[in-house]
Amino acid sequence: MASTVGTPLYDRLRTAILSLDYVPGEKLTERGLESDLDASRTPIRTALLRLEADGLVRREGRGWSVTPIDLTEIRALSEYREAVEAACARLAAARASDSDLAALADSLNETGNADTWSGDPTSAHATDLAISEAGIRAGNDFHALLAQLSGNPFMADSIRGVMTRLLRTRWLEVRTPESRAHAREEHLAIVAALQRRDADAAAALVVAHTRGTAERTLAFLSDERRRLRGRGFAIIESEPARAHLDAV
Amino acid sequence: MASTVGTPLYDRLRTAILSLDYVPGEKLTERGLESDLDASRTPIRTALLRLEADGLVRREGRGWSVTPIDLTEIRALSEYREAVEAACARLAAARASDSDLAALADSLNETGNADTWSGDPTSAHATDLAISEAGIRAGNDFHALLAQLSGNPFMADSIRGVMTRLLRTRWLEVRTPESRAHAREEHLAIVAALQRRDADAAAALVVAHTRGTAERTLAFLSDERRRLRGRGFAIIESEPARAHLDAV
DNA sequence: TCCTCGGGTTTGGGATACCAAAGCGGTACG
DNA sequence: CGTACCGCTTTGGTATCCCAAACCCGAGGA
Repeated sequence: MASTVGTPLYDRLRTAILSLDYVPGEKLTERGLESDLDASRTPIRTALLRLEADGLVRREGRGWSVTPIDLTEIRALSEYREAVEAACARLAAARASDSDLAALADSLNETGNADTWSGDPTSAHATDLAISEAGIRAGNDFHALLAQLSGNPFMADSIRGVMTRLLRTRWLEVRTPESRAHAREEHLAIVAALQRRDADAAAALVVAHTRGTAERTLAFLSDERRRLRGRGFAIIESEPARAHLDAV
Repeated sequence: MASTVGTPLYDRLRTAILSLDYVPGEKLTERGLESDLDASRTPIRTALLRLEADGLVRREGRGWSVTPIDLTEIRALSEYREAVEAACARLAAARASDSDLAALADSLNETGNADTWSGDPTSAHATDLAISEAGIRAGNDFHALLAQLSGNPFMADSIRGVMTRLLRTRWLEVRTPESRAHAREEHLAIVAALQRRDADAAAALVVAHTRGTAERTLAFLSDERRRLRGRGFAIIESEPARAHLDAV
């Protein structure tokens, strides 16, 4: 489970954005949210400020908008994540206790059973959604936990931030049982390397996993861009940041 | 120069904290700041929220306080920075244009002359302060620029954040001309490696520089801890984060 | 002397009123 | 028919006001 405790309002708005109730690119007005969320502007404003720091919301001229899905941003995030998460893996290999690693492995076993679960046949769609959500959360939690095992709070925080920014794209992707199984295999391999205390292998596996995930996500989004746009999602590809000298 | 443009209030408060006008550990009240800064509580609150995200201010029970200097945090920051900045160096070696690197080198030459500058003899102390500040800013800017040359905005942001959190300790350190020259040498070596497009060397130099700086800073703070505490600075050493399973 | 309990004061959180400016639409003129 | 201008409406920014709870301090009792 995620950390939960911000203000209730922050959590509600955050969840709404992450679950795509507010569409990427959608414009928000403080006064609109006031009635949507049935709260006063003051707490809404603080929630927006925090969400801005999370990268889920941004200022658009005057006013606010839900951060659009940006292919360029996803590339940069993956690159960033690759560096940090590899370092996390190395540190975790050196620092995590055996019991921590066992717990990490266990968490994978739990979620691994979701697909073989015989759900309520009356609501196949709802079940699919539930499994999707469980899979998404499992992936998220795995990486957050791994980062935590680095013992470095800054690394853990930055991974949490990256995962947050990436989370919405997971909802868009079709998550087949095969892809879930694949992700789980890679996660298990990472844990195994950590348990062998093989830092190099763990780092390499993390990098491979990260890179593969990013590639699949980007490929999917490029393919489905048109369709998703039709559903109202702003999917953009901003100008890649060039190294420039002016204005540090 | 730093980015400058938040709200004027945010900038003022941020500067005041970074230049130790508000002492590490000091308690802040919104209503106190209201009169200090001659502004209303609303903008003060938004400034505090942003500063909280910057790690310069934290909630203390109810209420706010200036983040104390925490040796454990400095260690974690350095470890984090080492990973990110090494990655930045590799990327910069691959991506930065020759002219960008030349500009980076130039910025070092400019500031290198500060120590040989014949200042106004009437105010030696003010001159020392000015040189210190110039040196601090130079170091800060160098690393920020380097990170920027990675072409990855997330890396650049995280380095900016790390440098911000570390900035106050620089003010506490005695910066001798020798130490400034030493830092400059290492910066020059990094640029040289980048210009040779030698990613491995650049990364290694960055790591060495980062590690050395951290060690010197920590050694200094440990030594002077008592004295600095006497001046009212909260210098603490919090419990290192242990990898724990509960509450991701 | 130390601890406990209580009440007054301080403080952050939330709600609301006001303001200036940006955005939008309609109208009138070319 | 197109365009430019003007005024109204919307919206974020700011200033206060109110409230509940946390905090502080002192008095009283063990």
